[in-house]
Amino acid sequence: MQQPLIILTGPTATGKTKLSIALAKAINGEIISADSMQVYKYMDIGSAKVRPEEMDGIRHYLTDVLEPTQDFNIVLFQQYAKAAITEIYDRGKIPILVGGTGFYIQSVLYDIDFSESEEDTALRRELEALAREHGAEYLHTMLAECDPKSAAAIHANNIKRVIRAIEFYRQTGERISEHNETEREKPPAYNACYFVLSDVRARIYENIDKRVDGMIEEGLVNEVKMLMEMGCRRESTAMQGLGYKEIMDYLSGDISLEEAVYRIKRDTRHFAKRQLTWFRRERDVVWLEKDKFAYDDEKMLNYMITLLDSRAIRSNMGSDNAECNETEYG
RNA sequence: GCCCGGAUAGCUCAGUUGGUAGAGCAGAGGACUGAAAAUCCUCGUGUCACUGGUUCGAUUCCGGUUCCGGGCA
Repeated sequence: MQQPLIILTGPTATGKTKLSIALAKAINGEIISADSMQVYKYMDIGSAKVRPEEMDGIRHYLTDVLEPTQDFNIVLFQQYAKAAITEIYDRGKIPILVGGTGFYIQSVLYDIDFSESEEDTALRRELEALAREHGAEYLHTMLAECDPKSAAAIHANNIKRVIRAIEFYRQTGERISEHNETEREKPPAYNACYFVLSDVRARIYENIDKRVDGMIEEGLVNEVKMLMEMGCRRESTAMQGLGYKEIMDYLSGDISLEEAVYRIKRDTRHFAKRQLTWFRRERDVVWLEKDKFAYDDEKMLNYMITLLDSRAIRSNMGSDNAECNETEYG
């Protein structure tokens, strides 16, 4: 029997944080953040990070673990997440992977193999320069020569992905298209339940607008100012985050605050849409449409727990004892 | 009240030397396997304000009306 893993994701600003804590309390779980921005320290407001007082005693992993000047990527995430999962099992609890970064979730759920090739910054720079000088088509033709399948699948303008495919071939002598094919066929590595929390589109967008206004009120501008003083640059991985790059542009005088806020809202809406596209494509997901539960958190939580029990996600854990102890002697 | 501009896709506007029209943004759909809050792809019919006239034919020219700017009183 595979180990249990609960996934709770969904587009931004739907209420994952709150629901995840309620779920963790109900089933003796602990939370691993699957979020590319909440890993960073000091990025609290703009990443909508869980507040300590919200956690309600539930342990959170993979938030506040990196300096904002450090780089982060999916390989690191996967390593950290796997370590956290092991630790949670050791503590007799169930890991709940919570966050909006679909790719990160996939890397854990299917245990995607990233070991064959490393990122090569020098090569990337070189290829970027080639694209700048000779155009995107030039790079794309280079890819077509070593990996025609990838070239057919990746649009020439998607330079980032073209570069990665070339990099993979140069380092391993294999084609990334073939590697991806085999990885894609893998079954889940856990006895998992993949929840996607969602809502009607108009409401998601409304909540995004409200949340962004709230971030400005809470002092997002000062947060970004502080990060800049700490040495974050526009190119830093952490500063690719929504809300950060735009406020940085405002602080360096390129755009007005009004324009920055407009862009954050707009681009966050676009992001939510992309997230939905991702989750629609994932296999075996359980959609939690808030409107279908009449916006009743209790009702939704009960549904989730029933489903988890039916899939035996709780019963094979040592954690059952801990929970019984609590109810019997607590 | 008078004069000058406008009125075209949800928004900002372009255009049609008269043959019913197209960009950007918004919006929608999709891709994604070591940057993923990143990166990239696809999707544009709307009483061309209303109403008369000229014309084979008007969104386009002419008159009037309404509304919105700006100016003069």
